[in-house]
Amino acid sequence: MPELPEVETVRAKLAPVLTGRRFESVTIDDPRLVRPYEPAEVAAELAGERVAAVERRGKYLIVRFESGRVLLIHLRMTGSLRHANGPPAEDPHRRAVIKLDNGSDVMYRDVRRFGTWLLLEPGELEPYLVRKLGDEPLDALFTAARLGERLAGRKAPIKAALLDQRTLAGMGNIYVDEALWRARIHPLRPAESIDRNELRRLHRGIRAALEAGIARQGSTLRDYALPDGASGSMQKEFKVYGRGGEPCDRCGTPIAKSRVGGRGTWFCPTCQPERGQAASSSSSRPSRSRRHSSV
DNA sequence: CTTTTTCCCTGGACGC
DNA sequence: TGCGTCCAGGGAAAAA
Repeated sequence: MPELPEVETVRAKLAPVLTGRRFESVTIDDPRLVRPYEPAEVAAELAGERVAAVERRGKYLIVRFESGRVLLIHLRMTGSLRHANGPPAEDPHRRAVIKLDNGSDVMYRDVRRFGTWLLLEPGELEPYLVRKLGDEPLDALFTAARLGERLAGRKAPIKAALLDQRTLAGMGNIYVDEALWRARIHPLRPAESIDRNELRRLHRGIRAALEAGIARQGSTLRDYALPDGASGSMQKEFKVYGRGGEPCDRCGTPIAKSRVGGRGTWFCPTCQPERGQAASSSSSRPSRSRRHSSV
């Protein structure tokens, strides 16, 4: 399931392939991809456009054309883009194909058909993204204090708040669980109850989890693949996601599995205590000493 | 405004 | 072997 690290990896691999190239022709096989627009019309509009840049914002892939138009791609759960020089392999899950002016093709495949392509006119992109997305977590202006502002007054579980793209852009179910483990924060903690020290840990945990994911070129569980077909390897580094019953890397306690906000949620019951309930609001004493005792 | 719920969509895992 | 059921989950939209 492509989250920020996966989309960033795709962007990095696709940028040199697409930049400067012209879309010779586009075929859209699945009408759902561009709904509510007509597939044939969108395909015709895309034909002839030349790529100026390939960028990313949150989980969106942004293909900027020299005309000022933008193709905004969201891979959702199972979308992927594949670049090939030969004739594209037959694939029952192919949803669209872009023929480039150098003879190569970019195929879009998507098993579950949740992904979307949206063609935007010049000037439409920025307001669209502002409406939907919060801070870019790896951007310099995303700080622990800024995170605190976004969480203030929110009673929802911290996990739900982090999954909300308007809080922070790009976190999904995997990296939220990983970040909360790194920050040693229970996924059900009310977002507004996260104190200063915890905010610092969470800020670092978010960045560390995402950066690890990018360094490993994302996590391949089933459908995600790089544009050349290679797999990411972040799934080998998961601390909690999908590891129910396995020992926590920090303390050895079996990882617990629950459901938060309708999502499968994994955490370490020892490292990520629920605490902080009604009683002791335990002011932010710098409990700097007495960290964890490894294993 | 915030939060919760439902729905979309397919295929793999599992029970019988 | 085959069928039914559950699960995976990002985000839009509607409900609360």
